[in-house]
Amino acid sequence: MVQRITMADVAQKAGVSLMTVSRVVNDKGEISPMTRQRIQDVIDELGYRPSGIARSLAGGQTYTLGLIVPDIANPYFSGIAHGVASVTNSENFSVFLCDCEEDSDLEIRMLAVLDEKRVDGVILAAPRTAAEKLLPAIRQHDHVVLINRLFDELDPAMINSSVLNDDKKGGYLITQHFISRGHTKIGVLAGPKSSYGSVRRLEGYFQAHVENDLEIDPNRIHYCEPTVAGGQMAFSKLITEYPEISALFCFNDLVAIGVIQQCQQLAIRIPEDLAIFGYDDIQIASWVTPKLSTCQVNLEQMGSAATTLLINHIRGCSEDCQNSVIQPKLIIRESCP
Amino acid sequence: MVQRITMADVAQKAGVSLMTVSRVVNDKGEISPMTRQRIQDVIDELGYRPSGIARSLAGGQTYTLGLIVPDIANPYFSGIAHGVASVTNSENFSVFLCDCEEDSDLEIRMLAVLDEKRVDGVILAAPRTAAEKLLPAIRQHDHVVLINRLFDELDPAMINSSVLNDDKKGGYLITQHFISRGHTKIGVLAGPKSSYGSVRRLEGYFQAHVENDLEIDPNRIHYCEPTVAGGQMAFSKLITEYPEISALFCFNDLVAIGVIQQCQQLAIRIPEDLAIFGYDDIQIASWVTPKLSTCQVNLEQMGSAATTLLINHIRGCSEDCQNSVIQPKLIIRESCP
DNA sequence: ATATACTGCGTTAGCGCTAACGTTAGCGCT
DNA sequence: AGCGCTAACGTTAGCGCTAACGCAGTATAT
Repeated sequence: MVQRITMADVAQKAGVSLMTVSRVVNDKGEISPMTRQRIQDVIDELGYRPSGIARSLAGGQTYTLGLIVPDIANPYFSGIAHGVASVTNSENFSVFLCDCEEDSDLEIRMLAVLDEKRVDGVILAAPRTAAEKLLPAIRQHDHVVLINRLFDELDPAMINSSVLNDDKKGGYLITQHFISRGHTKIGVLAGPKSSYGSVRRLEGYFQAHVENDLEIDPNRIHYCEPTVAGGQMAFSKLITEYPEISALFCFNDLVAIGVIQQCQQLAIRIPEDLAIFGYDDIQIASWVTPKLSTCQVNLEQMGSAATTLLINHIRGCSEDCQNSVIQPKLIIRESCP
Repeated sequence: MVQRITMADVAQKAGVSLMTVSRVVNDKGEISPMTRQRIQDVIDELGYRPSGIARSLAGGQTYTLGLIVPDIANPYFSGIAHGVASVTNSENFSVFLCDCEEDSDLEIRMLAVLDEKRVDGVILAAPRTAAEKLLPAIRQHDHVVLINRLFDELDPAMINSSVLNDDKKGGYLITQHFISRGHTKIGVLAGPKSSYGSVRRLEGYFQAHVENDLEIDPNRIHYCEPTVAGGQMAFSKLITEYPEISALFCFNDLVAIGVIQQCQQLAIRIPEDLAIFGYDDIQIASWVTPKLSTCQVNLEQMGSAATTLLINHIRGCSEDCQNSVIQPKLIIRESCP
């Protein structure tokens, strides 16, 4: 800009007071149609655009949310981000994207940055940080919605809501499906140990074992990075130590894809030698060969649900501020028919 | 927050003036070590966090960028976004994510919103909007870097830089590779007609034909949505009308994956019946079967290069403000060895 | 005719911070 | 003593906007 047009410029040129211009800009309060038109003309002529910064300072609201994700290049989180955007676009909110590059310290720093930016609320997707470090940082904010992590149990007084996939049920359904197909030795690549989703899915895995009187061998459970490379590495180790497993429950689709890659190299047939389940149903799951059986997690829906919840929080509609649990659904494809 | 701590609160409690606190916070100007320590103690005790909003209003800089993408769920753009974040994280800039949901009008509106937010600069990734609508909207901003679109030819006076993949060369290399493998009837699924990259890749395609004295049949070129579904649909049409093609150049990897899906249904063998090339080398390209031959576009690098360029612009280092052309590189995999 | 209500607009006082300049004490120097 | 100089602060005036109240003028009720 050569020189920013201010509201005062518009007011002077239109021969009215500042506040009258403000009323036109915000469509608020009583103005005669004639005055409004005259001011609108001046605004258009001068190309005036109000300063969101000044507005935020004076009004105490920024109409801005923060979205914190471990890695935006991960299709899981870009799917969520897309869902967030669909709501913010129609509700006229803006979004700060904070990509923590899988660095837990960055999560904490991002919460501080967003506080400085005075965002109205924060969506925290699958934070990796331990509760005792995360909670104080969260408390700096008025409104926080968590995706795939729940803190109610730790601090019932918190007003934060969560959007969760029912991971326990997902883990249960997958394990039951394996068992119904005759599998009894079911390995697990369980993702990061600090992942809340991982813990919950294992709970479902255990429950299915107990209900079917199957023995649980903790050695069949390996933790890994939630990536293709992580899946490859962990699988190599697991299959060497426990070649007797006939089915494998993977933390997410990326891990499962890593396993598929590795199986191709090791000439392990899927699903004949090894049945595989992923988790999340990211788009890629239906593009790989064999097509991946998985547990559907509607990412966009999670993103949009979280955003709707958060904006309701901000607007003070506490009735609509429940935790939102999204039901998982098995998607049966070729890797485990 | 119950009640925000302001700089004045800190100043009062420490028994100094406002500006002295400001000097400590910004580490600027002369302060005695003793006073600094005393103020710092009060800041820590009160948990004071400066208001970025007020700072921006007074200082005229927001340390914030806007990133406009057609669709963040598209791995192409989430890859770029990740590259952007790697730079902004270390340079202490924040990023507004604007997902236009493939809607060209939203691109224009986002530019206006970012102007209201008074961002210091904008990264505009592969905008779909026509030049005559886009240029006026861009001009509202001081600093804009384009990814995969060039406006120099339209308006040489513009100070904006661009980060581009050398699409013409990419199209040329792929076509040459096809020709060297004996293909003469090479189909194209060219992506959206409004895409700058599409135009440039076709130029390379034509050049290779001319250099090899091959006839160009414009009917072999079909346009399509840059998605898996778009690839599926367009391929069905193309292969019906021109079953004689033995090689297919796809606008991007997603389109190519759509083609692979369709080939599986139609029992067309890859690469025996049809050799396929994608473009972009998104991660998925190496996970599908057959593994996809493609043209590498380092997305992260494009994102980080654009961001570095933009921040240099903002800081006024015009020497480093050249257009940046990233060289494409063929990745030969199974779909066209 | 007077009280009451509204419409339509102006005035004032900030929001929390910084740029720019002003002030003071203490020092060395002639 | 009187001068200039500097380190270490303080003061003032905004940045561009909105909330809250104020105050005419016209319309309606009693």
